[in-house]
Amino acid sequence: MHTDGRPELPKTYEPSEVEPRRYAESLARGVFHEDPDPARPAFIISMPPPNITGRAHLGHGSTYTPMDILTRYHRMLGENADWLPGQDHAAIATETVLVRELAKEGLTRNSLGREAYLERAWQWRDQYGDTIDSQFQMLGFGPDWDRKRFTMDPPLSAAVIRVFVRLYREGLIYRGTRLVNWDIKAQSTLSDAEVEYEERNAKIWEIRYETEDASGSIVVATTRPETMLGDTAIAVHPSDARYSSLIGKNVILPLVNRSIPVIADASVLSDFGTGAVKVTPGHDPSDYEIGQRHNLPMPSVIALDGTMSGDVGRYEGMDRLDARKAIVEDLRSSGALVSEKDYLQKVSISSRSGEVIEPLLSLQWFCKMESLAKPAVEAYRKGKIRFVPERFGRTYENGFENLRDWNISRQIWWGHQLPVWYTPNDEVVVAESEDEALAIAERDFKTRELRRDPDTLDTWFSSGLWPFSILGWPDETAEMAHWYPNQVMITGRDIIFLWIARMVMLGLHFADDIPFRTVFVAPLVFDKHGRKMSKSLGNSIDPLDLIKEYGADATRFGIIKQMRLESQELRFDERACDDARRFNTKLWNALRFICSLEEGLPTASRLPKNDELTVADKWILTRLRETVIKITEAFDRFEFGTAADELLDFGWFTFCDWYLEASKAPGERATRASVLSYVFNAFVRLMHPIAPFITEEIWQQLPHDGATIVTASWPDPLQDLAYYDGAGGSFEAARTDFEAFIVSAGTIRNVKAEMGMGPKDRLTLDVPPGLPDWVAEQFAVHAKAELVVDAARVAGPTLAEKLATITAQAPTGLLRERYTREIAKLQSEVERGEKKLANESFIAKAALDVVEKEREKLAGYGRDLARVRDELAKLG
RNA sequence: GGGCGCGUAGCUCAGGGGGAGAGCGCUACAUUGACACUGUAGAGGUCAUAGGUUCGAAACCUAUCGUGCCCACCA
Repeated sequence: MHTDGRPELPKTYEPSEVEPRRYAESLARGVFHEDPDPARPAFIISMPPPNITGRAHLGHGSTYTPMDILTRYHRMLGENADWLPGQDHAAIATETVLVRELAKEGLTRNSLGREAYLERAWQWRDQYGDTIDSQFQMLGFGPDWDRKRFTMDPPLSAAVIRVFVRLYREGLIYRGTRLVNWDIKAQSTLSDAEVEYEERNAKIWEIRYETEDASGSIVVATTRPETMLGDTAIAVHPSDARYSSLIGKNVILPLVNRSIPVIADASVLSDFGTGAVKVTPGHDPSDYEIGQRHNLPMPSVIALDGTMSGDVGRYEGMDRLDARKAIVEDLRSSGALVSEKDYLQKVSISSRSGEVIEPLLSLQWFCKMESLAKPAVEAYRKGKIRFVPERFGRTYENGFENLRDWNISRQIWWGHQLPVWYTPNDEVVVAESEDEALAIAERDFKTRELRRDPDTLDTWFSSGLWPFSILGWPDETAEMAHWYPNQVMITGRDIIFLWIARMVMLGLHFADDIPFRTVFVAPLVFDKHGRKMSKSLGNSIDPLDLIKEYGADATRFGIIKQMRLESQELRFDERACDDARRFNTKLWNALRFICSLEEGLPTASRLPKNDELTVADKWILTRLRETVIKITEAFDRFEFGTAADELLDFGWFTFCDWYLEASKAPGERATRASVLSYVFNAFVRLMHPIAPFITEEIWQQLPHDGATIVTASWPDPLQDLAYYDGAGGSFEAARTDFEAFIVSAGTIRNVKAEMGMGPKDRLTLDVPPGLPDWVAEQFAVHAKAELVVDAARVAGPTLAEKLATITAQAPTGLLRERYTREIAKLQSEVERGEKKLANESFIAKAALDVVEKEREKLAGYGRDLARVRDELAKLG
């Protein structure tokens, strides 16, 4: 092998050796870091901050890889491109982990005390919190690590406090007793958005309530009989004739013998169940609203720990589920139980702990949504924010309907403590600091005795500020000036409302603009059979395992290749990663071949003059130009899967299988190495955003400009590839010829095979006269059999006709068989075309060019058919 | 109850008003100027079903079936 003074390249590409080395090199070069540069267009993506408890999973592949791709791509375009990383303190998720850790040592939150607990929490964060970052680095992600932010960094915490105080002073944050979602396991409230629904097999019971005057009764259905202890009414629809006589009367609550009224409320559905509903305002969201409308008492009967409490008689202290059983039995023996049936119930579940949510009344802090929501919806409707795919805009919009005020206080310690203090008289002081709180307390309430609210803020409160808090807001930084709004935000569809909407609302309110222009909604990842990936199903895939098996480049490529714009799920098939690995091997070997050319590689990446280009050169350059345009468009449109398809198609089939093979032809090839390395150099730049490592490794071996492919320029089809337009028309012809050749060459090989010619059979035929030199060369190289018998399938006129004149030394039986088969095929094509053209309405109504195309097709098939018949006749 | 996605080759999926495509798998053959394999070819499909629009539908419309997801206060 000719090495031209270079070290010989290893035979196999070794990702595990290359990837860490190249990543470290990129870090050392500082290529991921940018400062705001108003002279260049900004391209900024804020990384959705992973939880500090997080581990990389395949979902990160589908959402984070596109961010890395886009940042790398826009950097190569010369833009002021930066990807801003960070981490989320993940309030409840982290607290859950911490409490579990403490329990192992026999400790609890309370036994430790707040201060010591938080110290432990920070220790844990410092020790384990960066795991996901190192995993991201293994995946080749190149965010601007120098700008990494954490939601609880002092400046970001200050932003959180600033926002809270401002919203409070604007009257948008208030404290009040409302029905909230209580997570018994996490011992905290949750926002509506953190509640999920699950269908479960349950029971539904019907209970009879007798009227006070013993004149009648009413039957209600319930899935939660224990809540009857908190009933304060029975509601029926106002126009329900069955119950009109009962409205206004009182009924007796069984077991506790309390008297409650029958009321009329339009929210009750007459056609569901018995048409009468028990009203428990203290423990059910819809009942709560009825209670408010009718000024009903709202007793609480379930405590924060899930046990029965309050005016609940003998059920006091029982867990709510035990109480349910006891109450059903008591109702049964008292005769009040009418029925018990199986029922498929939609249960509300905590997305944090998986525990069944208990709605209950609690004094909490809330954020009013209405005035924040309005501009956020408007920004979308006016087209200031664009969703890709578009339909997710409706998901966003729909989220704003039926929006209740946002419960923002959490009863946990890990997070941003509310900047709220109370005086001994329970007067509320909200301030940015303790000093300010004291001053206010002294001024307004004549006291310096304050206790701080122990609660912390919902984790989404701080992540809602993310796109501007990481840019230094509320300070007027250069970053805010040039990098806000961001260009793109990428997430999964599951948090469009939970997170995207909050960033838009808070961004508009505090940073005076939308936080980002485009939201790309990446598909969620499922296994290849469409099931959710989960440990219990045993079908979850760890991206680190994929990296071990295929390398990070192939892992990324494999994931990306399966992304389709309109699809909302990605059924992950590992075979795609294996394909990508083989692709990398192929490219690596193409490099080895190019580096081994006897003429050596040129010193600079330049193309020869047009008149020095061969037909094959011109062909590959036109194909390269098309590929540049296609991939550029694909990235601009978030069509990552298409980009991967195009890369594979060009890199493997066009470049390796045909161009590189053709370049093996003997003869004068002075410009060969220049074109090969030039095209390959441009190609690896196109592929770099998806596969950063191998492309760097290859690029470094080829003639190139600059220090690293990471900052190399994106191929420009108008400038770098301008040869195309200046070639006086010869390029198109070259292309047609070469493509015809491709079809023929394949056929040659196959026919030779069918003739039973072994490797040692070297039939030498004269190269037919009249062929262009380059085609003649190809015969020698490719066919080796130098036998061309079947050009009939080639529709192109120039080459095909010439090939068809070549006669073969082949067993006539085989040829006859093949020709006959070919004739049958062509005949059916001809018949189809004739039938079509004989159709008067087709001629009359179809577009002119369609008809013309059909005529040409028919003519072509007719010619081919005649030719093959002719050949067949010659065989006698 | 509303909304959305998806049903195309054995598998995973592209495509998209006018000749059914890719990769993997399978079969045949070839294979020392790169390729722990590669290449060329072949077999394999009533494009879920039923209607409709159209000169023409796998594609557009409607309905149905299957499947997955999101939203909603049906106790």
